[in-house]
Amino acid sequence: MIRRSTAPTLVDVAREAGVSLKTASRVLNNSSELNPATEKRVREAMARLDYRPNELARGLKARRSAAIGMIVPNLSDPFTASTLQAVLTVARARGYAVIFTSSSGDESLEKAELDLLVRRQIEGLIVAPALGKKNYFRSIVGTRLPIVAFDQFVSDKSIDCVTVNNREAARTAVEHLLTHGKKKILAVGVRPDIYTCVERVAGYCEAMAAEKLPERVLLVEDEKDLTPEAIGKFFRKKDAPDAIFSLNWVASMGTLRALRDLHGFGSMAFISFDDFELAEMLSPALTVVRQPSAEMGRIAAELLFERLTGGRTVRKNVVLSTEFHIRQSCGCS
Amino acid sequence: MIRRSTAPTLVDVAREAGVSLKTASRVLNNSSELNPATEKRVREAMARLDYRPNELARGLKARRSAAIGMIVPNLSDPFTASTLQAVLTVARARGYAVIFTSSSGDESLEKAELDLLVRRQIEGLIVAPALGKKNYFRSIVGTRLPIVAFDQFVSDKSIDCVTVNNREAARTAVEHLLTHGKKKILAVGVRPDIYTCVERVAGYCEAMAAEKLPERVLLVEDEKDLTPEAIGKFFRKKDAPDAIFSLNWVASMGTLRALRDLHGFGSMAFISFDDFELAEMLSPALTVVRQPSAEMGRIAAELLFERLTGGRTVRKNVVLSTEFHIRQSCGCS
DNA sequence: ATGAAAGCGCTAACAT
DNA sequence: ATGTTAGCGCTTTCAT
Repeated sequence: MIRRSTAPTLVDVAREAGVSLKTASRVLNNSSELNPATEKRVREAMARLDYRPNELARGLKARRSAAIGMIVPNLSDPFTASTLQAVLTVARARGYAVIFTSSSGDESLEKAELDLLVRRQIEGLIVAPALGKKNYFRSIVGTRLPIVAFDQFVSDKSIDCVTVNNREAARTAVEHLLTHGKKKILAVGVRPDIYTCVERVAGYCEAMAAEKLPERVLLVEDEKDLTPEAIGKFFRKKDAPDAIFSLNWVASMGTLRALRDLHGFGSMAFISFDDFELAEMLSPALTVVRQPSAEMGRIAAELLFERLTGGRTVRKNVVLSTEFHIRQSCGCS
Repeated sequence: MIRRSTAPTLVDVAREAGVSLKTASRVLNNSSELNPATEKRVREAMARLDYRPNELARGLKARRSAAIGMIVPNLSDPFTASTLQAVLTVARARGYAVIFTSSSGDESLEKAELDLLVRRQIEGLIVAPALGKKNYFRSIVGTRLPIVAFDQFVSDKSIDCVTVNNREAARTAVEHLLTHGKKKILAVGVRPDIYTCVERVAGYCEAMAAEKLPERVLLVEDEKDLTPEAIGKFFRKKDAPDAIFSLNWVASMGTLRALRDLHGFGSMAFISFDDFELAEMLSPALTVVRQPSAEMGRIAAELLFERLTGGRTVRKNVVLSTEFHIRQSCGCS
């Protein structure tokens, strides 16, 4: 048997099976109008040649890349990893590949990645937007590409959204601190512009305002600005906070690290928006607002495929509920 | 202007610019032999039409998909996320997309994913193999596809490898526990068959054997088998362990959770293979073996591109060093 | 139920 | 420096 330098094509399969190209193609696409005997011959030929269809060629002709794109701002966040895993699972079940990229929260990078994904003929996009300010997706991808945004609500009526009840959950968490008699609650967040941060701050403010308490907010542009100095500044005043509400995982990590350096964790009430492995192992065990991250990923993917299969044209805006996990750091024994 | 139902092609660009298709193609590929004025006209036409090259078509003709595949067994592990991020960064710089999938540590899933990636004409593969037993990659992907394995060494001489000094690092960690006078050290691991687990257990055994101490090993097939009962069994014997060496992040999480339920953490020496956020926040702060995960991802990607650009044909086997981070849980104050 | 021919959007000889 | 022609591997009319 002659070793070909290039992989076998459908033409090779057809020749091997003694049928026409079209018939081989029909087998590949599981066409119904086929003589079972013919089909068997073709399948045997495929197996014999170890034939793999070239998805690029299929996609080119059929205008169907069988790929979706996914863009997230921050991969280190366990929330993101969980979401991605869920998306992969749904996509696999549908026979779709996921072209995955990270924007690092950088708008220009996000735009560049978006452009590349479009060139690669993705059929749909799942995105956790890098910025909350305004939405430029449609100007880059055109009007035809189905898009699902998660984590962040976008106002564009052509984009499905999967978010959680950020504001309400934040308010509930802060109210819980208030019931423990805390009055000087500091909210700590990263990237003040993004949707989730804005919403959670709003929830915090609502709770504080209801008790006519002054707001204390520390919002930094970048994770690395969440230094012990930045946090410590609040504690060197004589009117130091008696509780901290951190607005996401990144903020929690930074704040906890800073508190450790300041020897302040353990002596202060703390609630984290976002749960994570070992939150319960800290002393005291961390009280958290948990987002259903896998659920968000699954639903985002399913919304996308609803559109891809043409089943739906009206926008869906799914808002999931968080769970408030009371452990000890809020002040509960 | 008439709204076309389909996206503009290079033919449209050529017509708009009043040049031939080939000239437009030359502009797209930054060919050198071009009249600057012509090039300008073409670029303007591209901009006017908002033209995006179809990468599927380019790849079909040029036999160059500009995509690599990446398969990992476990996405929730922060080690993996860090590696993926590094790979994405390198790939982006080269203009390559990453088609990412997770095998969930399942060999048959891994095979299926591999097959799909080949059909999508990936030009290279980065993989953290699901199993250590034997290597079947070449039988699925053929001999031509460059492959880099990371985390796990594979013997196939055509596959580059990026690993760490697992055995030595494990031995060093256990020796450190021994210097603290610990003699009844329990090694805890998940998935006994995989390469890293085997190597780390070997390092543990070397250190114990050097002191003529008996080995105590708890290896479970699945993460969920790392229950408080499974761990507790060792502590209900009268000859209970005085230290624990957990063999990776997953094992650390499971073991720490179990110890908390048993009220055993804090009273026992502990070293984790794999560092993670907040390891230093536990009480006592966790002593760990840290893998250079981002570095591993970066190097894996670079090795792959070395082969893709044709620069290298001999196999490289890169073994990176871990860092032993002594905090408190090992027994050091 | 099967086949012949055209062409998806692009690149690559081989012109000129 | 630019154009003509063919064809990547597949699907899709339109025949038969």
